[in-house]
Amino acid sequence: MDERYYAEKIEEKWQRRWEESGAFEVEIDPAREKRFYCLEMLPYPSGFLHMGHVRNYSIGDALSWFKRLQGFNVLHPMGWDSFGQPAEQAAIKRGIMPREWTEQNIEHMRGQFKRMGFSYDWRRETAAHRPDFYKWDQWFFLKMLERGLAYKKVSAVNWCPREETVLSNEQSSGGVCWRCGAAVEKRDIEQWFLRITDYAEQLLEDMREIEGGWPERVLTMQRNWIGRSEGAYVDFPVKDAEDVVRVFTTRIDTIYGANAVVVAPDHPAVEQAPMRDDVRRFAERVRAERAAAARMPGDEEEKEGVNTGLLAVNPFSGELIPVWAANYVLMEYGTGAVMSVPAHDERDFEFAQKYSLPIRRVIERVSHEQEQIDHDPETEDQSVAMPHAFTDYGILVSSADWSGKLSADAKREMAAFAQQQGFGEPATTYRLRDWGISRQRFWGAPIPVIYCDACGVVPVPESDLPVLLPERAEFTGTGQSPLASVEEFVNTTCPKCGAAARRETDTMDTFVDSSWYFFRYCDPKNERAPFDPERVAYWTPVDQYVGGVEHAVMHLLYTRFWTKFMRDIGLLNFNEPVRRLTTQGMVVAETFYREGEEPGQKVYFNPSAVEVTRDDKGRVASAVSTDDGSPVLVGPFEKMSKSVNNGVDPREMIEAYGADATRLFSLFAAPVDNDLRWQEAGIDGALRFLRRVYSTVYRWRDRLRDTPSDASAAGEFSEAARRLRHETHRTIARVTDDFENLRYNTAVAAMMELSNALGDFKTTPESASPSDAFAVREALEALVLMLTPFTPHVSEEMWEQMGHGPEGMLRGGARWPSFDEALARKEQVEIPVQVNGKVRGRLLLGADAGEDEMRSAALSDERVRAWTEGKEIVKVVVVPGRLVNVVVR
RNA sequence: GCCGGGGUGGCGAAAUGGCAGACGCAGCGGACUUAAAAUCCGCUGGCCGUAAGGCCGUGCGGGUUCGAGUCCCGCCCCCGGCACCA
Repeated sequence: MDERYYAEKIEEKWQRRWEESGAFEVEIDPAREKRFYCLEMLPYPSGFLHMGHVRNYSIGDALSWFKRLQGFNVLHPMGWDSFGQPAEQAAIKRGIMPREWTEQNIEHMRGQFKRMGFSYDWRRETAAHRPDFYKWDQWFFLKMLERGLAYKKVSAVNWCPREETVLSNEQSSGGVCWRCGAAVEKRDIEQWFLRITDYAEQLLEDMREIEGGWPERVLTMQRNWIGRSEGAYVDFPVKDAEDVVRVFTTRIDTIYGANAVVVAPDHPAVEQAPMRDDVRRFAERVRAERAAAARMPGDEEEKEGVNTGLLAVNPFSGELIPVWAANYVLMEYGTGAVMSVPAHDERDFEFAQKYSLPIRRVIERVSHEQEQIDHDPETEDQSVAMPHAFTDYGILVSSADWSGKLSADAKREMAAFAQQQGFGEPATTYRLRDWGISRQRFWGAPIPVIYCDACGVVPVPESDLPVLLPERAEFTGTGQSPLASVEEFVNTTCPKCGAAARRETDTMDTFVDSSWYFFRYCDPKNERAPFDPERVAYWTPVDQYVGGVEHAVMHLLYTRFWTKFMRDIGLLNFNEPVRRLTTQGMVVAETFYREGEEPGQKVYFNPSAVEVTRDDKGRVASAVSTDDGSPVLVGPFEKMSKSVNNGVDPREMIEAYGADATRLFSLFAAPVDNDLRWQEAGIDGALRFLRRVYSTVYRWRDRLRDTPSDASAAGEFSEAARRLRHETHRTIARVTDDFENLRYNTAVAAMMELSNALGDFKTTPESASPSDAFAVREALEALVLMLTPFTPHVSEEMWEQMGHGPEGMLRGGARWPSFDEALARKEQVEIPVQVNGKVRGRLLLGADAGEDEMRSAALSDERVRAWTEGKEIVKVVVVPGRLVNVVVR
């Protein structure tokens, strides 16, 4: 053991040993009941590890070590989300084939993962782009096709003009591409969809099972995204036509106030309308304006509409009302038609005002005392009396026999009535759309169907899977998918009739791969099925999943859907794939820039190319380029990224500080779910701490080897030794609890406190009594073991130096330290004494002192008498072990 | 607008209703050193005070309680999601 802490040397040594001994390789072990599946979201193999990865995987790795040391059989795998755009971009720019580029990147990144010392069972590695994996994407697709869950239709899809491909609703949220940020266009394209909407209700319902285990904000996002809305359909017959216009409403109780039916400009009912030409021109204009404006989210168009000339019959009242087409009704939601009730809906109110349509109030506030009736119920048009819509629930008025009922009751009863009369029904709608998975790209799993002139759409037989991607294609970056121009791929024969046929050339969204990859880790080599259900039953559901919050809706919704589907085809027997989810915050760093030539343009500097001096408040005093000494401006903290050039290369950190210190800092600097501000100075502190522990072990190692491991053999403990032992056991209790709850920052803080306590224990190895040496040994062993999940290399090294074998902690049977409840409690405690809730002083008492003992100790203390200044004592509040509060008048 | 999460020193952050600011960063002072680095020791919320000590302090205003950063009510602000969703 070197006196100095050489991170690189230690890390290299233990990485080699782990590799040689297969330290993290696991198998199903029925004898061990306790198993744990620790999973982190798999990376896209861009080729380079960034700080976000380091943080994400350090969080998961720490938990996997913790559970291993606790004796769990821990599955901790890693793989590659290796299909997707960048590989094709590389092909276009540099002429390298996607497969080659991807494999090189994986090779390189795996090396970086190993250099970080992450404890994966690499034998289980999977990669989406390998045929033995994507074969099962295709297999799942066929299963969905069989069950009618996959279907093809022409629809207006979200199209990213920059990447020339379709995006799903989830991927174009906010009107921009999730990957490149380009404004999304609408295009009519025929594509494949998966019926995730069939599972909308379950996706909501099953959230109960994971509540508490998943962050509230993720569940909220999913709830918002699914957007369940309960109400009713009502059919409005169109006068002089066979047709009805079906509307969806959540407020059927307001139907007597309907002044019109309003449909989307592209609603089919418009076809027969007398004024259809007007409506078509209007629809055209709306479409053009929307395309031109590239609407930002939150922007509302001014409400506009045209009368279609149709008349509809209110099925409840028999009243004839006009049918309008308006831009504020969306074809994509509900039925594309609404009943307009201006008195009780803000939007209808606005519309009615603009076009002077009648406004009729049919709901009153229940408590009349609070509000005077502000209109004359006899007149029809009360728009003057209503400054805005009344949208609350209330009591029905002017609603024939329904008058006098409460909104909540009326909603239920009127929907039931409509159903009974055959002109409607109770209904629930969702905002969630089916998942469009077709991508006009090369680098994805080919959708396994064949188009035959005679037989139509023919699924590829299971026995022909996988449909392999061709090795080569032309990547021009323009026109259609590169796959479509590979003749050998496209041209095939029909599996049904044998005639010449063409393959589907669209590939699947890469989110298909990530929907089920973690089940494959359980049985990665299976050639006959995506996985063996029994193996999956042993390992899954995932106990802990760690990843970025940016996947709250996309990946995490899709994988929940996929899990339910796998359950329905008998592969699984549970509803939810992940018991506990943690979404870690981003790694952010200061930005540095100089104003560029163009106004508003900025030239960003990497932090490593900027020399910063700070004032005594830590603010930046000056920043200059290390290149030429020219001044540089300081921008806000932003997520580390290429676009603002504020990324810190983990390799530089590993070189300068070692993997252990880098990992330790990334876990200590902030709670896992907060953003982490990367500051070089912080990592110094982590390294200092490690060096202190290391040098303590170094100084004590010879002495510790011949120190008994049994407390009873150590003899009488000094006061200082007793204090140290208390600190040790208290720390174990705290750290164990912190690990269970992924509070790594406080776990590290607690260990630093123990290390400080060791520093305060002044005994030297030479002069230490057997009992002193025992107390040090106990503290150091606990410290080293508890540090292992954060700093595995140096911990292993210290463990070995403390007299354990070279086989490493796991092989050597090292276990997470346990604590003694009694030792964790102090023998004597300082009890704060309050007078009227304000702390005046402290009382030294036995930790086990009871309520009466504490009270009498306080009252007999003469200082207390002085503090109360002879005032009358009203009562004495005593919290055993915590405080005494003397209440005086 | 609706839903969710927050607001504590110069900074990152701690605090089962019970000593606010643990731990760390930055800063200041000291030891060691020819010197620097490294290391070690001490100080470090604000105000008053030489000191002992005192007063104030967890976004704002109320409340509950012997006692509130924490619980309740009403606001303000920030972050995230959804949003002409009928």
